Amino acid sequence: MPRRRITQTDVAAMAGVSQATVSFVLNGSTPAGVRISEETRQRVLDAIRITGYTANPAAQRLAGGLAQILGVFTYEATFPRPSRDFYGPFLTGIEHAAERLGVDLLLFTSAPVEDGRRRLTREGWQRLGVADGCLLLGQHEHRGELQHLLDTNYPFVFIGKRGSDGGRLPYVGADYVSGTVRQIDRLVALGHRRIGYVGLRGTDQPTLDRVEGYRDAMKAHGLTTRFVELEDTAATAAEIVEQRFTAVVVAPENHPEELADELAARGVRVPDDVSVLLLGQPHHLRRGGRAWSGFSVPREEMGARALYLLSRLVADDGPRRDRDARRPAAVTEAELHQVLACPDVEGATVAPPGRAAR
Amino acid sequence: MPRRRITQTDVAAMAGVSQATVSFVLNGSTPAGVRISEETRQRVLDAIRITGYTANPAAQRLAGGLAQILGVFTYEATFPRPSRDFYGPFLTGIEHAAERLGVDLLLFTSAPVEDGRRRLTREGWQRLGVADGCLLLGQHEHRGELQHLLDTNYPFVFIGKRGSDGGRLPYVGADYVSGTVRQIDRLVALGHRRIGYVGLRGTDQPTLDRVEGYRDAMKAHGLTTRFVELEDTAATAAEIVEQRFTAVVVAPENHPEELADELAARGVRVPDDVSVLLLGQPHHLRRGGRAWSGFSVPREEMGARALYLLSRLVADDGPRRDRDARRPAAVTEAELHQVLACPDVEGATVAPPGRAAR
DNA sequence: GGCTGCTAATAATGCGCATCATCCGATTGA
DNA sequence: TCAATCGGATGATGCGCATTATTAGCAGCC
Repeated sequence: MPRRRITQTDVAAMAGVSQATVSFVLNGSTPAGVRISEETRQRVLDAIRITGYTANPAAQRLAGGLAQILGVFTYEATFPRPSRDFYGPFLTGIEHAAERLGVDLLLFTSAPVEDGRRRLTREGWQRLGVADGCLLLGQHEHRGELQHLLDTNYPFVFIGKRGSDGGRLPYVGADYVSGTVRQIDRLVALGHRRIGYVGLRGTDQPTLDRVEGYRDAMKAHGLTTRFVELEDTAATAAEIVEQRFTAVVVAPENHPEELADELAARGVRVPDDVSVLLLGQPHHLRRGGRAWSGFSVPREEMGARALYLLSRLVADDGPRRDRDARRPAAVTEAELHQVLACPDVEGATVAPPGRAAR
Repeated sequence: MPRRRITQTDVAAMAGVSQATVSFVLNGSTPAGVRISEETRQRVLDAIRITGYTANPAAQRLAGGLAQILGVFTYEATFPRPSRDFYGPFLTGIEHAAERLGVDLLLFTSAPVEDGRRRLTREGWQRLGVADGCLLLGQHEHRGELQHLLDTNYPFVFIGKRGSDGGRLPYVGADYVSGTVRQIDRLVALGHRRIGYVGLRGTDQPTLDRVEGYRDAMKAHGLTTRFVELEDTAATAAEIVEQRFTAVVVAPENHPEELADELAARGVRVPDDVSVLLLGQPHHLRRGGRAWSGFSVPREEMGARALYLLSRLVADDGPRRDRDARRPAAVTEAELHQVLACPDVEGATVAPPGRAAR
């Protein structure tokens, strides 16, 4: 058992070649017209196998190569709690993909946090360098920070659709629009007509997409759109009663459990009197919470797909690797902007309109 | 906005000094009798502030320094799901601590997985090198692998108490023993006498500690210990009925919800007929699951404390830093082996003995 | 025999940083 | 007055690797 790291030089000595030759063999080929005979190649490979050599990622990175390390930058601080249930699934998917890719993950927890959101400062940006590329995840909009990334040509992928500037930012998002459309269709098919949208106004992409889906679907069915955009849960419940909705679609960051409580307090039962469809998983879980109907955002899949994409980008424009044959095809435009379907969730909070509405 | 990384050389040029001087200023002092005048120091610091310089972790590491990166190695693959709920809280704590320490986290997801458990191979061990130190987490016992770590003097900390060989392995664990003792005390105080232990036999530390606590407490109260160690939940429920237990303490990896179902199927209600105390959080959550009484393992705190400890170890025996003044005190023996208290959980599955027992 | 053209490999260089050895000028000691 | 000492800082070196420039050997050809 060697105490010291095993280096390419060690391997080279064992194989009776130079360190450079080992490096060439490892990197699969010949940037500058260098050739290695098959025999030598084998000798080197054997030596590697015997010594159990593995590249030192730090050195690889320093020398301008790839370290098989991918970064994960989370805008919102993963704390306090509520968001943990939110990010968890993404990370699960990411981790899974990382495992399959044989890559390590670097979590940029060192970035400074200002009132709950991490900043990607110039300094932080320098630290990204250890990773071959980086996943960005979370709402956010610090224009300048992104510009920096684009300028430096550092490979990165957003998790979550990017509307503005989307053309230049690679992302893997969820299809909130058609997910929402389907919920409305579903309600209409059951006989609902007075369908409200419950959720705060916002300029974040998910909100924009949900509203768009709601608008489009209601219009397609010739129904009137009605929005309830109140901070207060009790007030929201009151408004729902007031408006005589038979069904509402609700943005998941609103506390659906509490909303149901407030409705119950007003003698309104879910789903008997009002159907409630959630546009995404509830952000705040509760013990004994109910099974919400609606759609779910495929967070794990998003995480995984994003990492795969990142990995491809890295391979593409990372250090100019072998121009030779079996190189994976370059990333296509379509791949750069993926939108994943949000599967419906059956749940138990949807039913045909109650008596009052008939 | 510079396209290229800003290096110490850039800073040096701006401050009118040599790169070495910059390095010295950054590392706080003088390994080899080198002194820097206060004036120069300030000039360098200013230049750093202006340029927004941040060290390249890869280079730091390669040159034998610290990169402010701490590794996390998880023995059990974080997948499939069940374990996700288990590791999640640890990671939450770790991440929180990392944030406070201003450190990045490296997840070693590249390690090969063999039937569900990650191996820490010689190759993998080499990859650890990018991080200044490493957290190990999960059951496991590959002696040789650990030996390697000890040999190389690489800083690491286990999450979870290590019994065997514990003297040499730094860890942060949970006090399962006294947690269990308290549960028995609690039951006895309520009037219970026939108290069973439900859980599979095992040689993992938590199991050993739970059993020890159970044994000690029962003995202290002059009661007879009775173990139910069956794989099958239905059989377990049957045995509980058969033995006429008025209360049981249950290891959390057993599916308590299903157990309750099976008991109900036999006309036994929890807690009316049988009190059930969980020795740790249930591993498998269920929607609408009940509030279990017992104790909880402070996983987040364990994660955080472990990272703090690791950070101290790194500072201690990491690259021989400044021997000068305000260096934090060396890690004490006591710190190397921490056992955290497991707070009681009130819950709703405990009550005085039912009619049958009186 | 000198030339080109080709294959197979090596030497040399630099990435950004920590550190060791060295150097220089100004005191101090004898 | 010259050596010894000390504060203050620089040059050189190497970490392990990727990559470029260069060399060595050899066949073919005028």
